[in-house]
Amino acid sequence: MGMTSSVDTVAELAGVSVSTVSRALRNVPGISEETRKRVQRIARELGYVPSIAGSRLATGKTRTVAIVTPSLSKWFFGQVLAAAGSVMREAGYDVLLYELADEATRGRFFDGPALPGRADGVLILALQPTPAELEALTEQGLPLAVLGSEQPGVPCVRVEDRDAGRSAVRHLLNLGHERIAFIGIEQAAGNTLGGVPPAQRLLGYRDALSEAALDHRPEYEVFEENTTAGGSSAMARLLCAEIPPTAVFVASDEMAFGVLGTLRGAGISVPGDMSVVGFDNHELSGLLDLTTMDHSVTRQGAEAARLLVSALQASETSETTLMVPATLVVRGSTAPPRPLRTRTYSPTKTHNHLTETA
Amino acid sequence: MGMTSSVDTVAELAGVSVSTVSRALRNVPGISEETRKRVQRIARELGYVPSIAGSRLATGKTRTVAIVTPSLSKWFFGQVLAAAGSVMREAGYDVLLYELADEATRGRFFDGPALPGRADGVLILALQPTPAELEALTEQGLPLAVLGSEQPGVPCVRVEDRDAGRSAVRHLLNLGHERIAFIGIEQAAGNTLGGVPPAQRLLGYRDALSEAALDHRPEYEVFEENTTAGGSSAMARLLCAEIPPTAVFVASDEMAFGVLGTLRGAGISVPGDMSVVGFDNHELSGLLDLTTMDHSVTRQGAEAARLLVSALQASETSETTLMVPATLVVRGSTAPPRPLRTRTYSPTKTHNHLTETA
DNA sequence: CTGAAAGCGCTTACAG
DNA sequence: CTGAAAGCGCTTACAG
Repeated sequence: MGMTSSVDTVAELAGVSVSTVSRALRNVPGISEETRKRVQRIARELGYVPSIAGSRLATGKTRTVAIVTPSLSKWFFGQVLAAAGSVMREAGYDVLLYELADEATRGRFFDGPALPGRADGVLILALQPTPAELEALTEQGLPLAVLGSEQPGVPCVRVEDRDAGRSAVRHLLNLGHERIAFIGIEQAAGNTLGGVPPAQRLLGYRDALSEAALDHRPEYEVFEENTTAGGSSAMARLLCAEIPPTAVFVASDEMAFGVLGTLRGAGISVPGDMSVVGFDNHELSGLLDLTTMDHSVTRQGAEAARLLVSALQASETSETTLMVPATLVVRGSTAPPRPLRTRTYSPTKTHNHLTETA
Repeated sequence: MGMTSSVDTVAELAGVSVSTVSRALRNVPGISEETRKRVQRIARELGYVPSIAGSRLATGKTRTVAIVTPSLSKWFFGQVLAAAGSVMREAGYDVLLYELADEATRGRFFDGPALPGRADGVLILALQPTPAELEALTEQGLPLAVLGSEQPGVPCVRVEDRDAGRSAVRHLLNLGHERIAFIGIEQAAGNTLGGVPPAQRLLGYRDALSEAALDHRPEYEVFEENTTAGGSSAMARLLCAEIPPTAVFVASDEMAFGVLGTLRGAGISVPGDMSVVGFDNHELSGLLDLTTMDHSVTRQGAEAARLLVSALQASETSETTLMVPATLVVRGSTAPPRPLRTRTYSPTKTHNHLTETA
C-alpha cells in the first residue's frame, strides 16, 4: 500500500534505473521483455501509481479535454455530453466540464488563461464562439472542435438546419396546410444559448413557403425563449392572429411541449384543429405524440468528440465540417387541415376543461 | 505574447528572484507591496501565465474536483450537476466529470488509480457507493461528499425520502382514496442507477397505508426501470389487477409521465378515474399538470458541493448529514375518488381517441 | 523583505 | 537494452 512510492522506490527494488522503470511502465519500445515484466510486477506489488502531475510537467500533455457548454439542464446537452464523454473516455481522455451559462462566466473563460496545463483540447458545444474567442484558444495551442455552428478553419459538426426546417414545413404543405406559422428561439439577452441553428430553421421555413408560392406573413413568425413557457406564450400569440394558422412548426421540442399545453388549455384539438411539428426528437416527444425532426443528438456528440480526438492526434489542423442530416419522425400531432367550413373557431367550440366541470 | 515565458523570464525582467515572483503572483504575504505591484505589472505585460502543471507538482494540489454520476441524460443529474458545478467554480475549483453508466466503467473507476493528481476531492451523485468503493477513495487521501444516500463517516446530503413517500400517500388518503398503488424504480441489472431513495419511498408508502389501517396488497406494488416506458408498462400492469387502484404514487416523475400516457391511451381520466402523484417536480411536470413531490434538486446539488468544499478546506473529516425536505406540489392530477357507483370501469366507458375518430 | 537551493515526480535525448 | 543527467515550471523551508 505504498501510497507514497515513486519511480525511485520501484527502481531501487527492481535494481534498475528510473529511466528503465519509466519505459517499462509506459510500454514504450526499447526495453527487454524480461525487464519490463519484472518492473511491472514489482510496481504492482508496491501498489505504485505514477504521479500524473509529474508526467504532465515532463510531457506537457494532460490527457484531458475541456467540454464547454452553455447549459447542463437542457435535455439536448445531457445527451450530447454523455455521447461525447463516452468517446473521450474510450480515447483515454478525461473531461473537464465548463458550463458557461451567462456572459460573465463566458467572458472569464475565454479571456482568462483557463486551459493550458489543464486540457489538451476543447470541445465547444452550441456556443457560437466568436472569431476572437476561437483565436484566444488556438493561440494557446489548443486543438478545437465545435458542435452546432460552422467556423472557418475549425473542425465542426452541425445539422442541416435549413434543410431540416424546409422538410418540416414541406410535410405540413404536403398535408394541405396553407397557413403555417413558425415559432422560433429568441436569443435572450445575457444568455449564451441560441444562435445559428435556430436562425437556419427559420430560413428553411421561409424557403418552403416561398417554394410553395405562399405569402410570407410576418405575424406568423414569433420568437420566444427556448422553454416550455416560451412555447406556450408564443402559441398564445398566434391564437390572437386575425387569421390563425392551421399548423405550426416549432424550432424546439421543449417549446412544442408548451405549444401543446396552450392548445390543450384552449380546447383546440391536435391535430384536428392544429398541426404541430417540433424539432429535436426529445425523449418525451414520443409520449406526447409529437411529430418532430430528429437530428441524431447522440451522434452529433460522438462525432464532435471524434473530430477533437483526430485534431489532438494530427499535427496540422484539419477543417472537416461534418453535416448531420435531420429526418422527420411522424407521430400524431400532424394531419391534414380540416375542411374550410369547420376551420373557424366559433365561441361554442372554444371551451376548455375548466368549463367542462360546470 | 510570450506563450513560453516562465517564472524565470519574469524574474529576470523584474530583476528579482523566482521566489519573489512566485510570492508576488500568488498574493502571499511576506513581500513588499511595491515589489509585488512591479512584478505583477511585468508579468502582465509579458502575458505570463503560471504553468498549472508546475504548481501542481510542487504543491500537490490540483484545485479540481471530480463529480461522479450514474447518468448525464436524466433531467435530475443535469440539474444537480449545474448547481454543484456552479458552487465549485465559485470556490475556485474546476470539475472533472465521470459518467459511470455501467458496472464496467464503474469498476474501472473505483479500482483504478483514477484520481490522485487529477482531483483533490470527489462528489458522488446517487451511486450508492459500497464501503469498499468509498474506502478506495479515502485511502487515496481524497475528501468526499455523497448525494443521495447516507454513508457512515462521509458528508452526505439526502432527501427525507421515506417521509416524502408517506406524505405523498397521505395526500391521497386524505382525498379519500383507499386503493392506492405504488410504482417503484427497479434496479436494472448492470445499471448503476437506482438505490436507496426509491426503496425509502416504498417504505414511506407502506407506512402511510399501515397508519391508515389499510390492507397491504402486494399486487399494488410494481417495479420497472426509471423511464417513461417503465412507467407506462407499470401502469398497464396495475390496470390488469382484479380490483384496480383509484390512485397511484409513482417514485419518479419520468415514470409518472409514462403512467399518464397509459391512462390517456386507455381513456381513463386523470384525476377523475385515477389520481397520480409523482416524485421530482421535473421541469415538465407543470405542463403535464402532475401533482408531485418536490425535493429541491438544485439545492441538493449546491449543498453537496458545499459539503465537499468544506471537506477540502477542513483538516479532519466532518460527518454532516444534511437532510433536504420534500414538499408536495399540488396540481391537477389528484382529486377525491369518484363515488363508488361510478368507480367501476364499464365497457362503454372504456374508449380512447382511436375509437373517437370512427 | 528577499534570494539560493532543494524538491515535487516524472520523461527523454544522449552516451554507452 | 540500459543508465546518468538534465529538464519540465513551479513552491517553500531556510538563511540572511
